[in-house]
Amino acid sequence: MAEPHWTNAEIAALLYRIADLLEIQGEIVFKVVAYRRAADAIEHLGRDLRAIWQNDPKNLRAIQGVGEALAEKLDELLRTGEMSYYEKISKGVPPGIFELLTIPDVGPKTVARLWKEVKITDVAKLEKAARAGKLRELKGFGARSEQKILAGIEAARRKKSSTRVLLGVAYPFAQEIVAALRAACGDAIREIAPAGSLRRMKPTVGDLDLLVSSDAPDKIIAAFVALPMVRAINARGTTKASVIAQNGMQVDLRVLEPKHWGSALQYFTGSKEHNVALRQIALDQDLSLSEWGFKTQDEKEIFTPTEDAVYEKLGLRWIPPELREATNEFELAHADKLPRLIELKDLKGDLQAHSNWSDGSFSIEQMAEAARARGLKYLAITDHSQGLGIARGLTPERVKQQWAEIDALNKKWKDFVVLKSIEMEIRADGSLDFPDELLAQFDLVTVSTHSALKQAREKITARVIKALQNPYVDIYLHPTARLINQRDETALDLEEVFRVAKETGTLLEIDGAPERLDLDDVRVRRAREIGVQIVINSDAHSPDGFAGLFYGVAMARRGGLEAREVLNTLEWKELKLKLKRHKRKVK
DNA sequence: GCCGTTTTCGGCCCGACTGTTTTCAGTCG
Repeated sequence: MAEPHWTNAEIAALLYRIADLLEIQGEIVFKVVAYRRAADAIEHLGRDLRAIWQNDPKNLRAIQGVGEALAEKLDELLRTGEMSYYEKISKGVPPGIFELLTIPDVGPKTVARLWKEVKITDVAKLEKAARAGKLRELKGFGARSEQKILAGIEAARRKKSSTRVLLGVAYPFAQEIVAALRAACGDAIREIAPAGSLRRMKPTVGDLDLLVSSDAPDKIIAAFVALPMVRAINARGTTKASVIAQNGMQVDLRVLEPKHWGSALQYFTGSKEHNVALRQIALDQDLSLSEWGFKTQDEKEIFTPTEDAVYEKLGLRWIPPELREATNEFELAHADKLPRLIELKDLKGDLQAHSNWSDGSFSIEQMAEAARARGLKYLAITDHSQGLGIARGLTPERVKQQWAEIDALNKKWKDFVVLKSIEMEIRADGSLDFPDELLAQFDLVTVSTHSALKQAREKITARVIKALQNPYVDIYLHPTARLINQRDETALDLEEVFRVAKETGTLLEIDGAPERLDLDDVRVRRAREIGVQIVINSDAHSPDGFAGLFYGVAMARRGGLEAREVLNTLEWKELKLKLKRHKRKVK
């Protein structure tokens, strides 16, 4: 029997757990941080750790944050499926301990004391003790600590049952709040911007962080808590406030003086890891950096009213928020080699959209007009094929009827073209819905999987590869098939798929539908390294759905892509020549 | 435990808040 397959996420989880254990056991913080750093690096590697290791175990050392000791432990894990160090340090540790750490204001020191001094080893026992007023018997604890812990337990429960909000929901909502606050405060607002993970365009957002610079903070705060979209006020101070909006999102507002704007915007945009690294760079130049600005060694303050100035002060180019995840952005900024990230306006066409011929709700003409109104030059109509019965998939007969409609429509515009395409289901055995003779007649063919998504790794990988090897298959859509907050990725071996995609000249998609965002930024990076060609599509099922292009571009930007690296920034005439079906004809 | 255009040893991000304390430890973002 093959050894269990440890995914990067699982390996990272193990390292995080070791870090928690070490912290509870009072190990020096630097060691704890080292484990967390390695865990984070592995989590965001973009390719299987196993594959790297299989190539040569020594390659583990090349991962940022993995040194001799960790490489050895990871090697053991990948060889045997177990890590004896973890077995050793977790021995005798009650499993409920880790959940205690998820309670706000309860950290490792507190957990260790609760466990050793009063044998509290899970949340239920802690709650009981707090309610009974037993915790105040501990040194350093009082009645208020008990209240705080009970509130924390509640908060942790709420958090567990809630999910992060899709970027596609949070982003327009942030725009709405910004507009409302501007309308209410007028000139009192000097600058306003959402910060945090929203500004970095992460696929999901927890809380919304809103930043305002103003000379009249009281006025801003008062207007903020009175906004119509506010359901409840959590906290309200002189320079910050926190509310729960009608849609359930928590919105935190901070108001600051204009002279702090640059450093504060930088700080609150994060990521945490990016900020830690940036502060280290500052220290190397004898500067201390915080949200308030810089301090020299003799405590002299240096203010940075723009974010640009923060980076410039450290000899770096301004780093776009989407790249601030502590991957390689500092190296690039230092060498003045930051990519000129792709922008929405660079896209000339959309290669995945649906009409009422399958599961869309609008006619081809309505979809085309909407795409044209957004400035696009071409749109591929990719209704589902018959294999996806639930989406009213097209039979070959209906495909022909659809083509007649498209031909008629295309007489309408001089500056726009609708492409005949299909989103063809890759069946469970890797066979396709249509014969090659039919596929050859489309302008382009896309494939994807919607069924049998639980197949084992080898099986689903072989299935997809078989489809990619078909000479008429041009694009592989939403490769991992994940639905954020709803459905996990398939077990697909993406590394292998990337390799085959490059070899066969099959394009891979960034599907910009907010619930998909697939490929995501980490995968985009890896695909790019391997040399796979990328397209960004909306997967629109309605005119509003073209917003997906914006979110797809966001993933591409997070993945560091420039316009020239995305094929649908080309005119259709040029793009056509890059499709494998055409290249083959040319040969 | 990691890492090195000042180091193979000695460093490793910063500030605010809280509750319990009389000067600070723990936690968080």
